Amino acid sequence: MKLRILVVDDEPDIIELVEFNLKQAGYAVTTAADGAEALKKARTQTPDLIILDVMLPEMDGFEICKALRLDAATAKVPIIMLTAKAAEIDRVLGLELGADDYLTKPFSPRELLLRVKKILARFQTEEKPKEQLRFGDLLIDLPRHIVSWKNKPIEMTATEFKLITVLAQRAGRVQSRDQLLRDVWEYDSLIDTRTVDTHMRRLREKIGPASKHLDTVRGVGYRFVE
Amino acid sequence: MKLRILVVDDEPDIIELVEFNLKQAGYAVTTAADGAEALKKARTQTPDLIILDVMLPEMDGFEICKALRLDAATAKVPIIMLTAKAAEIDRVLGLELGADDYLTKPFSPRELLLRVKKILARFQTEEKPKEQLRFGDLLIDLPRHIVSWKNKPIEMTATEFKLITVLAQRAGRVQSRDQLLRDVWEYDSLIDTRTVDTHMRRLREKIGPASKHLDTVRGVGYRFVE
DNA sequence: ACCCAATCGTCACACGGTTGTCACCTGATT
DNA sequence: AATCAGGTGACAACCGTGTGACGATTGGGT
Repeated sequence: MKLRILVVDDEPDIIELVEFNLKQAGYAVTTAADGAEALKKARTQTPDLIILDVMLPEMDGFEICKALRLDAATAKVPIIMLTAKAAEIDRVLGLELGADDYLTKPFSPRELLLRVKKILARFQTEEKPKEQLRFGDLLIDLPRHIVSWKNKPIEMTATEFKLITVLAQRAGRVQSRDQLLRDVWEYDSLIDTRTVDTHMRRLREKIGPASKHLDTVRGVGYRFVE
Repeated sequence: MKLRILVVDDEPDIIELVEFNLKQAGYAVTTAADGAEALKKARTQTPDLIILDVMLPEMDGFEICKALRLDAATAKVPIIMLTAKAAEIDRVLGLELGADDYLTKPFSPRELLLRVKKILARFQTEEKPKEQLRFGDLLIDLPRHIVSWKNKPIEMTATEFKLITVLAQRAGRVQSRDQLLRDVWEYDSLIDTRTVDTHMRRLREKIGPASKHLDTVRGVGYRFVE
């Protein structure tokens, strides 16, 4: 049983590119060129995933997203948004909209497939990512955006929080600087890898004794140890 | 069953050189001199690998590469590109094109064969590499970047880790010093082959009793035994 | 509109570990 | 006995990481 994906975009080139790659990867793909068509197909076919361009004539991606969430039939279908502007990212991922991931144009087919697989895997297993990560006296609370050590909260910037979260979620596994740049900063960021070092330093300073969890693996990257 | 390789180049000299060496090595070789012929043969014969010159009359290698990727019949065939300019390498390996490897002219037959073997091996097996390798009391954990003996971790540098990993992944098969240089270090490294000896020594020192797994094959190279 | 503080990315520097190489030695092969 | 391949010890150069500092940007408060 193939997984169904609905692709919504008004540019035929993008549609073609995405459709080809997804079919290649074994998914059943349907497409829609505007908001009305998208909503109709989403309701009748209940796809397993929707890929939605932000820039659309008439009804834009944000509105479609909201409409999908309001309809019980489609409220739980994961959505990946395509956006041209990095500035829109916050809105896209915001709770108000509830998209599950996004891609900035231009994106490579490989990136697309990675996201699709990741999202589908999460929703297939039905296990949502943990809301809290606990390692001894260290507690990371994702929805509250709080890190605490022995029940005492630790002040920390957004970037630092994301960094420790990504590392902790993959506890034990070494993450290269490039991986961290991809996952903590923006996808395909042009940032110097040494920036990761600086943020690790600041993070270590702030969490004090808890920094024993943060290992440096020389020549490879960083690792969160339990 | 011989593996089929399609060689695309407009210079008869190159064709002859490559064809001779590949046939010598036991592959079935077909050739094409221009883009149209290449696409046709690729579609009808579905080779296991395509070797593609960048500089071609009419349709250049980049365009052929794209065209091959767009056709479902050939989209998954690995491609090695031949290029004269190092500056083109980025484009070749870029996601937009999706070549799997490259060779800069002039290249030695030995280099060519090594790349071909490597690429084919990767696509033949198609199975994802294991995350953990276990040999008795010896455990190599790739994502964690940890080697342990009787559950006791062994400190080791990045190069040493890569070395033991490469050897262990090909347990039983002898690896020449040249092969190890290629796979553990980078492509076409200018490093003395004796350097491998030094690293083997350091590796043996560190892993202590587990060094019984590391065989020296006199006159040939090294081998990991189970 | 302005200012100030916070945050972030980058750079230069320092230090210690890592690495490649050489010379020499040992044991095997001829 | 001579030769050759691989093991071993030593060493200098280099690389990777930690660290402090600085400028740019941002966002909030006045």
